Amino acid sequence: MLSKKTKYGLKALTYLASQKDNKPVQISEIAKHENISQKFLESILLSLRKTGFLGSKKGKGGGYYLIKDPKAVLMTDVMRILEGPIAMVPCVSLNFYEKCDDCPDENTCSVNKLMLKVRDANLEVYRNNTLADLITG
Amino acid sequence: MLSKKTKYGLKALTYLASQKDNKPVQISEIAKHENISQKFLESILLSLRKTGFLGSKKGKGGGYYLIKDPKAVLMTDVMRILEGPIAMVPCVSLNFYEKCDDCPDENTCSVNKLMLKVRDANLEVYRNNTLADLITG
DNA sequence: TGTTTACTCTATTATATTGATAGGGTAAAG
DNA sequence: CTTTACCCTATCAATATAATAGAGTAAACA
Repeated sequence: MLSKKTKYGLKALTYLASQKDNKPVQISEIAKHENISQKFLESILLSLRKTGFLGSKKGKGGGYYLIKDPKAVLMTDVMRILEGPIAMVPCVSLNFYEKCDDCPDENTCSVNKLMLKVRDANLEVYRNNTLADLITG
Repeated sequence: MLSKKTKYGLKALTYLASQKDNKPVQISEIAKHENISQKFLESILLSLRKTGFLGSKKGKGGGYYLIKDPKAVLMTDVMRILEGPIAMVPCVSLNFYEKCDDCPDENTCSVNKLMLKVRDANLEVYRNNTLADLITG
């Protein structure tokens, strides 16, 4: 299940990407337009700023704005920040690898075998989609 | 994240599928061999029985056994029983469709757009893998 | 310089789900 | 009729998610 955090984050990014200019947009405007709890959105945008996707400006006329060209924002990166690992089990994760504590041998593990294929399929999608591709119309 | 339930369920199914004959196997044997809490596994196997994947036999010499040929057990079906919907949002789910309460229009929703592609990629994997494909060696 | 605006950060809370455990019940074998 | 092993319900701790509250701080602008 996709978390609300990721859902809201994607919507906010898309909203910013679909602006005509790249002027700062207030949190309140995004929250209202996308039906998101403003306070919750605040923390999401903050984490997107800290990870280099967004810039922010304080004071009057302030808000959040995209740092990069939407075409240069890969879904792999966005998903890893918002949702966490793309893999469904840590033992097939590229960026968050961890051995499963209960599994004696990954090479003979059926779950590992299946989830490796799932990971690759998902990576294929996320690698081939950028923020620009999410904009509709 | 893949739930332990699904993980254990897949391991148990694979264990049964890799038996030489199709004689009943005791829960305790599966649990021990796969490092699974026996009681937890009980409930998982029970749900797999109720959904037509497994048969069971009580009393001495009893246990669980596969109903179908492993080649005929599609991962789509197994995953839906164990893990639930394959889609990450209900609005792109084939078998568990539901409208998102916060989203006014699916056609212009960026999350919908992306998750549709993700769903298709995952379905492709699950449709092309059977229980027989999970057996290693 | 001072007031307003709007982002920043920490803390708290409600809710749901997951994973595990306990214990008694029941059908079947032998 | 006793043993075996599945069947079923209930409970509980731990964790993660989602939302909310409130005080703090930097910048704009008059």
